[in-house]
Amino acid sequence: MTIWLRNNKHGHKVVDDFEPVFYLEGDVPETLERSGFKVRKVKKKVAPGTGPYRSLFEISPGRTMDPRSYVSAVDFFEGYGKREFYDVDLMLEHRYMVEKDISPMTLVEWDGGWKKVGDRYEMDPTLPDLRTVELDVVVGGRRSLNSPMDHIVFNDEVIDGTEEDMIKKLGSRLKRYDPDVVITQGGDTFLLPYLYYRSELLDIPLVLGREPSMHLPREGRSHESYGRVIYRPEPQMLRGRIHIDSNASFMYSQSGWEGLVEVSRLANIPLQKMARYSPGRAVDCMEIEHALRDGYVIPWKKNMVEDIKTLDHLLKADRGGITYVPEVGIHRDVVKLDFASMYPSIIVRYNISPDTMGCDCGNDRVVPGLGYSICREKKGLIPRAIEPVLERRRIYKSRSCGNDGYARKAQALKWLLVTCFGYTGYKKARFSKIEVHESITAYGRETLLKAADIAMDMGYEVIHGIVDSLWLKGDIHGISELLARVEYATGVELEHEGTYGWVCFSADKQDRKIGVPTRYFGVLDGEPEVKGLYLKRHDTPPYFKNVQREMIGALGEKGEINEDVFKVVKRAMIELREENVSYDDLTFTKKFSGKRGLSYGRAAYERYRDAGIEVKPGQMVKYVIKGAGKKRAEERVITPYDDDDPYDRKAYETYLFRVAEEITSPFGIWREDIERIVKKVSP
DNA sequence: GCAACTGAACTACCA
DNA sequence: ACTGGTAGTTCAGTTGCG
Repeated sequence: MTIWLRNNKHGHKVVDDFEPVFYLEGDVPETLERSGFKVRKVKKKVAPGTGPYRSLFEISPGRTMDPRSYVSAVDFFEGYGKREFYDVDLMLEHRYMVEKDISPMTLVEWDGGWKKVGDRYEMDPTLPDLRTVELDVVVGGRRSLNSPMDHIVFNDEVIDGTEEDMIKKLGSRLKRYDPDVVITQGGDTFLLPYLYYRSELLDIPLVLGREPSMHLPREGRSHESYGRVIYRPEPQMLRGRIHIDSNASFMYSQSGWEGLVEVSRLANIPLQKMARYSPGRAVDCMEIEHALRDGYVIPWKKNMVEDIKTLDHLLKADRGGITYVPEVGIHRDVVKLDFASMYPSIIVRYNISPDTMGCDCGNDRVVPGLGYSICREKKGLIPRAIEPVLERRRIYKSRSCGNDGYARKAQALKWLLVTCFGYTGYKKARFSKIEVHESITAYGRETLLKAADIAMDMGYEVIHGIVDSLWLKGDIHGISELLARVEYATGVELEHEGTYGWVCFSADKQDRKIGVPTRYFGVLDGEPEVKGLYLKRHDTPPYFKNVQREMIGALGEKGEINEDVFKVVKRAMIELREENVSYDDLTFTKKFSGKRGLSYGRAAYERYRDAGIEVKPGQMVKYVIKGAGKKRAEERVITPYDDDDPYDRKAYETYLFRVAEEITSPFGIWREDIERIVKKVSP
C-alpha cells in the first residue's frame, strides 16, 4: 500500500505491507490448497447484523492482493454461487485505513508504524498548508488530440511559445512550485490525456504527479442505472498529487474543497478518489466501516432477497412521498415550511435499518399500515451511521453565516443524508432492504400529513405540499407555535424557510385546470425563486432561459401581469424572425443516451460522428434546430461542427410561446392569448 | 391516404 | 451506478374517416 504524506513543506511517500484477509463459507476449493494461502477456521457474524454466528474459513494470502481477482477465478472455474465469500469487494485503501485507524487529511505520525495524532471527527481540523494549482490548456481549433496547443494557464500565469517550450515550462513550473492539488476543468476527459499525448508526440517527458504514473489512453465507460445512461470518463489519477477534475466531481462541484475534505475524512476515502465518487459510494463506505468495526464480515455481492408480497401490499407499501396538487395561479403572502432532514431524522427516531427490521425481541414497534416490526433495543447499522452526520450538519448549519466553509460542509453532508435514504431502496446497494425504504416513506407520509392537519386545525390554508415541504396561507404570528406543535407531534424539526410575497404555480400543459407541483416561481423573502421552469433546465437554449428571466423580472416585486411582460415576448419574436440571435443562444444541450429512435439528440450524434467526433452514450450533444420533422440528420440539426445554415424560425417561435406560457398561465393567459396580445403591444 | 389519437421512449426536474 | 413522483416532447403505430 502506498500512502502519500504531507508535512509542513513537502510531500513524502510511504510504502507499507498490507495483507488483507477474506472469508469463505462452504468447502475449501482445490485451487486454494495449491496457492499457498493460509487457511484457518473462525466464527463470525455477517453484516448487516442479523442471524447467528457462522463457521467460516479465514484466508490469508500473505501478500498485498485484491481478493476479488482470486475469488472471481474460483467462481469461474468451480461454478458460480457454490460458496459465499466475505470481505472480498471492499476498497483496499478504505480497508487499510480502517484497520490502521487512520484517515485522509488527518494528522498522523509515521515511524514504520502509524500513530494517530489528529481526530478525524474534529469539526475545525488543522489542514496542512497545501499548494494548489489551477491548470488549463487552450487548444488551437477544436478540442482534439491532433490539434496543436495554443497556450497553458498555470494559476494566473500564461505559458506560451512553441509547443515544446510550453511542455518543458509546465514541467519546470510543477517542479518548482511542487503543488499538492491540481484542479482542472475536464482534466479526466481531455486535458491530461491531451498533455500526455502531445508530450509523447514531441518526445518530451512530462510528469504531472510527484512520480510518473501509467496513463494508458483508455476510453471512459457508459453504464445504465434506472434507465438513465451515465457516462464516466477514465479517471486521470496522479501519484503524490491530488487531481480534481471539477467537471467529473459531483462532490467538489456541489460543496467545494471544504465539502470534499469533510466527506473524505468521514467516509475514509482518499481525496483523489472521493473527488470522483458519488455520495452513494461514500455512504456505502461509512456503513461498511461501522459493520467492520463491530466485527462483522461483509458479504460479497448482494444476496438479500425480498420476501414475496401481494399486489395489494405493493400498492400500499411501494410508494414515495406525498404530493399535494397546487391550484394554478398566483398566491400572496405564503409561508414556506420545511422539515429539516426529514428522512434521516425518521431513520434515527424509529431505528429503521435492515438489521432491526422484522425483529421479534418483544420490544418492537410496528410500522403503521405496513405491519413490519422494528427493534427498539439494539440500535441499527444505518441509524448509527447517520446520526453523527445529522449532528455535524446541524452544527455546521448553526455556525455558518451565508456562503462560507461551514455552509459547504453542511451542503456535502446534506448529500450524504439524502443519498443514504435513497440507498436503502437501491436494488444493488449492499445494505438495502426494500422494507426499510417502505417504512421510511410510510413514516414520512404520516409526518407530512400530521403537520398539514395541525396547520389546518390552527386555521391555516394548505396551498401546496410535497414530501417534506408545506406552503401555507394564514396568520404569520402563529407560525412559531405551529412549528413547536408539529415538532412535538412528529419528533422531526419543522423550519420556517421563508415567506413569499407572491408565488405562482404554472398549469399542466395537458390539463390547464391542474397545477404542476414542481413548477413554480415567486419572490421568497425579497429574493426571486424559480423551480422546475424551462429556465431551470440545462437543456433549454440560453436565449429562452433569458426570456423567462426577463418576463419574471417584468412581473416586479408585486407580481402583477402587465404590458412589459408581453413586450419581452414581442422583442424575442422579432429577434428570432430577423435571425438576430446567435447560434450559441439557440443551442440545445442534451444527453445522448445511445438508445434507438430518431430524436434530435440522435441526429446530432450522427452529425458529430460525420465530423469525426465520437460521442459515447451518456455524454452531451449540442444542436440548433435546422428543420423540425426532417428525417435526415443533416437537414434536421446544426451542430458546432456544421456550417451556419439558417435555423428553423418556425420551430423556435413555437418554442417561444411554450416558454412564455409557463410564466403567464398562472394569470389565466394561454399560448393563443399571448399570440394575440403580442400582436398589439409595441416592442 | 391522411389526420387524430395513443402509448412507449426519452429527458429532465422536485423533494 | 441513491429513491419515487411527475411533466413535457417526440415518434411509431393504430384508429377513424371519407
